[in-house]
Amino acid sequence: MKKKPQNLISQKWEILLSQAGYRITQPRRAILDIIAESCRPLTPVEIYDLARARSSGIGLVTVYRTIEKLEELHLVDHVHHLGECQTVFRSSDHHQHLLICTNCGTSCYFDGLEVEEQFNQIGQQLGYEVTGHWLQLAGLCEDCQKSHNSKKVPE
Amino acid sequence: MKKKPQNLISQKWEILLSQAGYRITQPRRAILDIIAESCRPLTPVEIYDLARARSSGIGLVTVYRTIEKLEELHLVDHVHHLGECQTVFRSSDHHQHLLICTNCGTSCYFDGLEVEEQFNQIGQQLGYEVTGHWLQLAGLCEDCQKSHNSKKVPE
DNA sequence: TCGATATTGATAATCATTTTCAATAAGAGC
DNA sequence: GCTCTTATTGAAAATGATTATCAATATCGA
Repeated sequence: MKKKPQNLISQKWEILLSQAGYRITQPRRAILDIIAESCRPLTPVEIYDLARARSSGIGLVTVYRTIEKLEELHLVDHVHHLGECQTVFRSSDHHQHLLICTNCGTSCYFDGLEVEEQFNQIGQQLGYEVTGHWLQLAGLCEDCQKSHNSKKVPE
Repeated sequence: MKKKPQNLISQKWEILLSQAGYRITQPRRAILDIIAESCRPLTPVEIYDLARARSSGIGLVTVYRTIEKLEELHLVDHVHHLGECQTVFRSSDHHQHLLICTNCGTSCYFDGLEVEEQFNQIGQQLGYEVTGHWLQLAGLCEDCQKSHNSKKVPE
C-alpha cells in the first residue's frame, strides 16, 4: 500500500470531521480526497466511480452519506450547472462565487464584486428586503478556448 | 361551464404552441393557465394538483409533457431555489433575473444591472472567456416582511 | 363532417436517492 | 497493544421522481 502525499484540503476536512465526532474510515478518506482534489463539480456517481478505482468495495451509499456530512459542515456545496443539480464541489471559506467552464467543468472561485448595494436598491424598488444572492458565471477556461470542441470532460 | 377571462400570458402561449404545430387540448390549457397565472415557481406535482382541482382527470405525465414543450419554446424556465431544482416559472422575454421570496416563493423579474463588464474582467483575470451568467436574488417580499417582523427570532 | 395523427391517462419501466439491517472497523479507555 | 462500544459499512429493499409504452381519444386541417 503506497502512501501518497495527501491533499491539504482533505487533511483539513478529516480534522474537522473528527472534531465533529465522525470517524475517519478508509472509504470516507477516499471520497474526501476525490472531492478535495477535483477541479470541477462531481456527481455522486462520478465520485463513486473514482473512489472505486482507488480502493474497490466502496458503496454508492457511502458516497451519499459522506457528502451529507461534508455538506453539514459546509465543506462542500451543491452546484447547479447545465441541467445538473446534484454536483458537489468544495466550498469557499469566505463568500465567493463560482466561474465554471461550460465545456470541461473546471471551476474557480472569485470575489471582489461590488454589487451588494445595487442588489438592495433593486429589492427596495420591488418591495423586497434582499437577504441573499446567488451568482454564477459560465465561460470557457483557458484550455478549452484553445482546443475548443475537441476536448471531452476529463475524468 | 363558466367562462373565465383568460390570462393574457397563456393566451399568447396557446398561439405560440399552435404555431409550433402543437395542439391545444383541455388538459394542456389548464396547465398553461396555472403556470402563467402563478406568482411563484411550481413543481410538476403542484401544477398537477392545481390542474386536477380545475378539471379532474389530468395526468401527471401530461404536466411533464406540457412543461417540456413550454421549455422548448423558451416560455418557462427551471428555477433552482431552496433545494428545489424542478420548479417551473414563466420566463422573461428579455434577459432578466429573478428575485424570489424565501418565505412564500413569490417572484419578480428585474433588470438594469450593469455588471457585464465586471464579469468579463473577472473572467480575464482567471483565464476564462465569460459567455454567460446566472444571478438570482433572495429576500422577503412585502407581505412576508410584515408577518415575519412580529415573530423575528435570531438563530 | 371526416380522417390522419398528436395527445391522452394508466401502467410499467427506469433512474436517483434513502432506508433497513447485520457485519465490520474506528477509536477511546485501559 | 487489547477490548469494548458503537459509528460506519455495503448489499438489498424501499421510496420518489421522471420517462417510455400503448391503446383509446380528441384535435384540427381538409
